[in-house]
This record gives sequence, C-alpha cells and structure tokens, in this order.
Amino acid sequence: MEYNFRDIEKKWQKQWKDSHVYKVFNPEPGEGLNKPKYYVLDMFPYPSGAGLHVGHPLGYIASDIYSRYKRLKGFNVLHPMGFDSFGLPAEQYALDTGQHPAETTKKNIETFKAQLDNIGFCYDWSREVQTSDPNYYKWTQWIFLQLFNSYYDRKDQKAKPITELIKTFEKEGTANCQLPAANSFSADEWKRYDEAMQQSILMDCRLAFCGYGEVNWCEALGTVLANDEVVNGVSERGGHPVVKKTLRQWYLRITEYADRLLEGLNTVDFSDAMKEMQSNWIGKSSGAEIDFAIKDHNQKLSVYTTRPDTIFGVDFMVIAPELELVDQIKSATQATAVDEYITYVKSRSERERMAEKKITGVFTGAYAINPFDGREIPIWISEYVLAGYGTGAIMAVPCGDERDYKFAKHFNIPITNIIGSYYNGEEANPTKEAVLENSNFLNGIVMKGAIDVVIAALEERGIGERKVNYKMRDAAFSRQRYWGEPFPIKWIDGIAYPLDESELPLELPHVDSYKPGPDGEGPLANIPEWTAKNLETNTMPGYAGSSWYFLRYMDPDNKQAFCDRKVSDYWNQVDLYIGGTEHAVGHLLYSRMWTKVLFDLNLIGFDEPYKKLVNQGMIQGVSQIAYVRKGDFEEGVSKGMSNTVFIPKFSNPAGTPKPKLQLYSSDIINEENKEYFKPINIPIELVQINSGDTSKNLLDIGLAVELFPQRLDAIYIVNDAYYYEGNWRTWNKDEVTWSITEKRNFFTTSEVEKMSKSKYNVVNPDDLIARYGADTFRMYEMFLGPVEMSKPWDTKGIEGVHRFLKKFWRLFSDETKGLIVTNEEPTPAELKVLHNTIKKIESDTERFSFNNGVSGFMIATNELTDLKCHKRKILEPLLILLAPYAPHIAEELYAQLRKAPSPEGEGVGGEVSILNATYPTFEEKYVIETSKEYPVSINGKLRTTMNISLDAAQSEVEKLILKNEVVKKWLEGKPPKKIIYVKNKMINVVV
RNA sequence: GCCCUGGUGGUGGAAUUGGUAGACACGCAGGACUUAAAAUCCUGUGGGCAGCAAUGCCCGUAACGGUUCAAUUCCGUUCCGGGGCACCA
Repeated sequence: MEYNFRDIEKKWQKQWKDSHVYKVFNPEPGEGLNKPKYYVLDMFPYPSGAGLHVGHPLGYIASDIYSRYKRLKGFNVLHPMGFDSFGLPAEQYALDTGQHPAETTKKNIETFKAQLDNIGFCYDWSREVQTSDPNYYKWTQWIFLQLFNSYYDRKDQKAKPITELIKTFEKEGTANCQLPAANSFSADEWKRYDEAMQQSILMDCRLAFCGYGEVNWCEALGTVLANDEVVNGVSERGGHPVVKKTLRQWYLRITEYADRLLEGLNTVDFSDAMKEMQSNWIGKSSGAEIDFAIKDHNQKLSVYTTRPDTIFGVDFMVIAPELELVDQIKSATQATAVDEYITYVKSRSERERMAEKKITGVFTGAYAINPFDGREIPIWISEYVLAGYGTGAIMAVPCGDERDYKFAKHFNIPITNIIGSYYNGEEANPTKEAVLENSNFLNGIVMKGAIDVVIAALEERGIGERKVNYKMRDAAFSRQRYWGEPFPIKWIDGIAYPLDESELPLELPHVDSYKPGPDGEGPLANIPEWTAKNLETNTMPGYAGSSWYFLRYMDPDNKQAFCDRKVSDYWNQVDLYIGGTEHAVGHLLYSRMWTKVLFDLNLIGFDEPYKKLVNQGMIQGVSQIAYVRKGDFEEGVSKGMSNTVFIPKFSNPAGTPKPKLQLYSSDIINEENKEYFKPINIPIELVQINSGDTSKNLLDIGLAVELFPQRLDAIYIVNDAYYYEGNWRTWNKDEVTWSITEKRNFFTTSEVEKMSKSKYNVVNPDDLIARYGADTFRMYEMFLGPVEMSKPWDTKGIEGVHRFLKKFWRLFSDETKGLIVTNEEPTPAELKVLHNTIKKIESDTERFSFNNGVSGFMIATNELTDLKCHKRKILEPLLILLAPYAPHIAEELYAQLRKAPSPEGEGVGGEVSILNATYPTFEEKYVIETSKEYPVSINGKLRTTMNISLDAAQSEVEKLILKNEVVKKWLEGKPPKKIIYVKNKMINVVV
C-alpha cells in the first residue's frame, strides 16, 4: 500500500470526532487527580471573513504538538479553542450589507472550525467559548459588576468590595484612606451628603468607573473611531477629518495595579522582549514632586522630576499650555503672546506635534522662586510638556537634559553649569556620575547620592516629596458601538446603578440599523425600548471577553458561576500560552489585571494567568508589487494612498487596445523618480511548487492560471517573468534601459509584509493540505524555523517534508506486499538509532525546538532505511514519538501494526488508539559505546586520534594520553599544563 | 532618538554549558531504473591551493579588535536588518 494521506486523514479525523477522543474531563471529587494537569492555551482568533491563512496555524500547530506530547507523557491536558467573536469588522460589514453580525460571525466561525479540523488539531470542542454568546457574556458582565463594586485598598494593596469602603466612610470618613481622587471628609459629613454626592465619591474609587475622556470623533461619519481607523488625522474610510471630542466613557482603574503588574513579571516565564514592552508601557519612574513659589502670586507651581539633584541647575520652568495655571499667572505684557500660542497649540493635531518636533514656546512673564537659593526662574509654556503626565510642569535643566538644552539655546536662555567638565557647552549630558558644582549645599556631592539629600531637604521644609510616576493611563473601557457586551448598568438621575445579578445576561437587542446614535452615542441609543429602561448605550471593548476566557474553558457550562472555584483550583494557571506579540500591551496586560482583581476578591486562587508565554513569529506574505507610472491607470491603487481596493485586471472595454506592458527591474526606481510611480499589489494565485528554478516556476504558475481561469485576464508576475495574453514571457533586465520619457510604465518588485487579503499575498492552508495532506503541512510549518521567528512564507521545501513522510511510510509498508513489519529482535545499531531519536525528540519538543524535532525524524528515517530496518520493536516506539507531530499517519500505522501478528498474539490491542499510548523512555545503555575514537589535539590543534574507553576515569585517560608517541613528542619530557577531556567530544592537551 | 532582537553556504536553517561550524531540508550537478515521463534511489555540493587519486593544507559564522589552549557562542567598537516605544521630565 502506498501512503494515501487523503483517505487516512479523512478517516481518522472522522474517527476522532465520532468517538470524542479529545474530550477532557474535570476530576470528580476524590478521583482523577492521579494525573498531573497541564493547561495549553492558544490566543483565540477573531473569526474574520477571510478565513485562515498559513500564518494563523503556526502557533496552533506548536501548541497542538505540545499538548499531544504532554498527553502521551501522562498529563491530563486541557487544550481548548474558542472565538473572540465580538468586534468591529463584523459590525462594519453589517453596516455595509445589513447582515446581522451574529449571522456573519456564525458563518465565519463555521469556516474557521472546518479549517482547523482539517489540520487535525486535538481541541476539545465541547469546551468552546464564543465571547458573543449570551451564556458567555453573562459572566463578562458579571465580572464587570465585580469591578464596578470594588475599590483598590492602597494600604493592603488589593481590591476589596466597595461596601467595605462605605462602612469605613460611615465609621471614620476618609481619615485613614488613601483614595485615587483628592477627597476628604468626616463620617458625619459623609452621612450628610446626598445620594448623588455619595455616588460620585464612590465612582472615584470604583475599579470600573465612569468619567469623561477624549475620543476620535468624525463629524462626516457621525461616529467615534478607534485609533486604528484614523490615518494621518483623517478617517481611514472616506478620508474625512477627525477631531477630539469629549464623551462620557467607562474606564478600568488599571493604574492602581501598575506596581503589581510590574512585580508580577518576575514570577512568569515571558520573553525578555515581552517583559520589556510591558514594563515600558507601565513606565514606572521615581523622583520627586517639588513645589515652587511663584513671584507675586499665591499659587504654587508643582513640578515632577526624576532628577531633584539638579535643582540648582534649573534655568527655566515649562508648563503645559493646557494648564489653568497659565491664565492665572501670565503677565499683562505677555498675555497676548500667551493667548496666541495657546490658539496655535490647539490648532495642532497630536500627530503633527509628534511628527515635527519643532521647538516652540512662549514666556509667561511670571517667575518661580528656587526654594533653596531664592533665584528667580522664568516660567515658559511649551507643547513639549504634556498636561497628562506628572504635574504637567517641569523644571528645565539645560546642562543635563537634551530637550531643555535645545529649548534654552533656541530662546537664548542662559545655561548654568552644575556638572563642571561633564558639560562641554555643546550638548547636554544626562550623567549621574558628576560631582556637583554651583550647587549650594550640594557642592562636592556625586549626583547619584545628591538625589536623596535633596528629597530629605524638601520633605523637611514641607515643599516636596518623593514621588513615583507611571506612564500608563487608566484603560478606556467603552465603545460607541453595537457589536459588544452591553454594560449591566442603568442610569437614574445621572447616577449609574448596577443591574441585579438575576437580570444577567443583559442581552444585546436586535437592531435594524447599525448606524451610530445621536451625539456620538452607540447604535443602542437608537432603540426606544433600550433607552426607555435607562440602560447604558455604550458597549464593552474587544478585550473585555478575552480578559478572562481562559477561566471559562475550565468550566464552560457552569450556570451558577463564571467558573467553579474547585475547578479553577484544579486547572490553575495556564501552563503554556502561545500567541503573537501584537497583544503585548493590550490583551495581556488587561487579562493580567482582571486575574489580579479576581484573586483579590478571592474568586480564584492565583494572580497571574499565564505561567509561560511563547510568542510565535508572524508568517509574512511575499507581495508582488507592480509599480505603475502615475496617471497611466485611472483605477487606483496603492498601499497607503487610498482605500479603494484595486484588482489589477487589465481587461479592457471592447474596442480599446490592451495596454502594452513592459517590465523593469526594481532598481530602476530611485529617490528622484519615485514620485512618478504608484505601487499596486498583484494577486498571485499559487506559489511555486517543487522548484526554485525559474523555468519551472513558469510552468507552475501556468498551471495556476489553468486552475483559476477566472483570473486569466489578470497578469501574473513572478520574479523575472510575466504571464500575459496566454503566454509566459521572460524578461531580461539587462536588455532594458529605463527612461521616464520613453513612457514605459510598468515594473515589479516584491516586498515582504503582513499577510492580508487586501494585499493578495495570502496563502491558504486548505490548498496545501489538499495537495500534500495535513501531516505534511503541520511538519512543514514547524520545519520552517523556530516558532518565535517571523519569516516570509515560502512553499518551496514542502516537497522535502512530504518525501520524508512517504519514506517513513515505506519503513512499514510496501507498495505491493502491504505491511512489512517483522517481530525480529532489533540489532544494537537499530536500538541506538531509536534511543538517540527518543532523546533528541524529547529534548527538542520540551524546548519548543520543533524544527529540530522534525529534522530528528528525518535523520532517524534515513538511518533506518539504510539499515533496512522494518522491526516492530523499533518502529512502534518511533510512531509514538511522531504522533504529536503527524497524528494521522501515526494513528493509521499504529492501527495497522496492532492488527498485524505480534508476539502477544494476533490483533492485540486492535482498538487501542496511539493517542493513549505510553511515551517511550530513553535508555542510555543502547546508545553508549564502550570505547570511542577520540580526536586528540595539542593546544587546540588536532594531532592524532586515540581509542579510549568511555567508562575510564579521567586519571586513566591522562595516563594513556601521556604514553602516546605523538603527545610525548610534543611534551618533550615536561608535564602538560592541563588535559581537557570533554566527554563524547574530544581531548585537548595544553602545553 | 531610546530600548529589545538578530546578522552563519545559492536558499530555509543546525550547532543545548566556549570544545572537530554548516546537522536536516531545499536547490543545483552528475548517475541508476524507464521507450519516455512521473515516482524512487545513489553520488557530489562553503571558498581557495596542491595531487591521477585516496587525501592533505590554508581561509571562512556582517567588519575590526580583545579574552582563551580553544570563540558562531564571552567582552569592546562600527555597520546592516527586524520589532517595540516615542517630547514621559
């Protein structure tokens, strides 16, 4: 029999599905705990309409291999899958077509599931979750209520029920509280406050709270846009202007968790890059807040600085133009200039401010007083100081800070040098090592040490204090959209009240129109029944459902709780989480926060969700891009120029001649003539197969054209050739010279970029599976390189993996004779191959080096083919090793083996699946040689070889070496300095 | 600009703790089988030099320098690619 992957894969996928082999059970009380648990999680996908491409399964295959491996190793493995099914694209699609998002989502999920099953994953679909399912989002809403009904106790550093805070207020007011907002009142005052006042104070403490914030508002579209939807200050769709608008918004008080999110990173196994990204995002810095008196004014000017040691180097102050203080302190003479500047700043978009870092600013006319030496310091305003960070004001030290230096130079502000020779007068030096000069009582102290001295002095005088700041802001938690979880909140007299638990889930109502509501509100505001109940019209953002989904998989059908405590205690943390880096500061941070809140409220028993995180690299597409001279084609085009999707069909209206095409090398394009071109992406229907050879590419692309006749009027361009008018033509760039005046108008180049439908560079796994089978596809994706690495997709080479599987099959089965496995006893050489392979595959799988694992199988197969080994005792363990990587072929051959005569008798274990086999154990005795030919080098130079017993002690080896003629000659009677004996590798004598 | 990564044959990539660099695969070249093709199998394949040959010697992991008996691996400087953050005081 030959390797018929199509039948085999179909047969086993059906078999697995029908017999529910992947169903995972939670242990009943008192049973099932004999197996250790292991939780492998994939980041669940958003079910987009485009379906899977070859980039998606990379992480899924890796996690599938690892899950199957762990299962064979005797673990109770939870490996679920679900869908992050709320989101913008479905709503956008609904807006365009009127189709309900629930329907399109359902359809897309079906496609995704079919595609995933096609690859042969071992998901327990009975645990599937969908964030848009009311049975699921009931609990998202429920957890939201826990956040709403909790506050963060800063003293105990944990979340607590807000009812406790109310009790405290009733008992002792704010005397012993540190609250996020500056409030202070006594117990009596609290009791006298009316409901509105009390609720507003509580709102300032809740972990999920309502406030006002800025959103991207597009007047033309009448809607709020996400940051991604705004490109260069205009809306991505339609190119309408976008402005900031203040709207009522919900927030999560994630800033309270900043420190714990930072510390938690020490307890988890994430890559350094990932930890770095998260801690940069949190952006903790420590320094001091210092109050400066303002000359002739009663107000204080508070600044935040990380370098209080430079206090005597302060030559000017800068405050953010947005601060109210500006109006209060501007002098009469400067008032006009200040007002003009503020108008200018308002006219500038955030993007402009970031893009062109112009030095701008204006003097307010006011002076701050240095508290230590009474020096008068001019106060400026400038857009480079941000109102939202620290106090919105800085003390500028031009000799130590680059931006301050440039500002001082630009406006001719004199610079005080406090760091002596460390400052060269040319540029600022942010050192902490300098010995301070011109610094009053700090003179002679090294800067590093002076920080504490200054803070102590500030605190003693009561004009400043040690202060820690974070870049991270509270997370905006509402969207003015339809397709998301409704908030379980109703508004009565302007006060937000939670719904009762019994009212959950608060289901999304059916709507006929997905158009935004009035005044930037979401579509829910258009529904009279909804607004009549005073329900919140915002919905939750995409990351709401994904912040806790890993818990629901544990106990997906629970009607009483989001997840039973006993169950979450059993499954505990996710042991292995695989997904892309793009969620570094979004999803990962939020789900870590939610986990900490649930832990604080004693609803789960751990406060970090993911023990180990592996970031899979992105598989990029190779886009064939044609550059067309601007104006030569009317339909347009292009990356980043317009959102019109352009399919470059060069079909012409009847009667007009087809454009004559010529191709040019990409090096023709340069800085000077660049503006004459616009790029377009060209659809490539199939990639090269079985060849890196250009002439064969042509044939295969030609084949592609045959397979996709509907694209025959398109032009297919690959490397040096193009397909046009039914013929392949090659183009020799040496023969082509370029001149813009010649009106030649077309050339191509390729670019590596993200795979996306709109770029025509998507490679669909279904096509590859149809051609080579799921097992080949799985192994090839792994074989491409380390999982963590991003790389462009390249199909050449898949033949090699397919060839390997065919070769592997032939170890078991002959085309004419069928199964050829014998029960002979293996030879030592064969046992060595097997045990070396067990060792290699196990260590490669453990360290996620799946590419090396695949190589391991290839090596073993080559060696066993050479040995003509068809022995059950070698092949059966090998099959079990292969099962995680290529489950279908392994299952099929295992079934055949089990039915074949075996020493235990015919048909033994015929029904047993390889999925429940026992992983073979490595035994060193089969691999160790009793003696080995070692290379012996002297001072690193290879001089001779010696046969040395592997069991020999180091001293015996040394004696033997010293007797060797070649070594003796080199030593010339003197004892060697050192003999290095690296087990299994080499011997080096150092003289 | 700052932070994190990485740079190895024609290509994807191995080399786990500093220990014989280039495993495995692709591609290419030659050969076997075949009327032919496909499939399959065998041999060679970093560069240079010497030799009829087996083989031997030298160079070689972005560049330069350092530590070491020994460096793809550790240290320093420079160059290039990828990712993240970006006026954060």
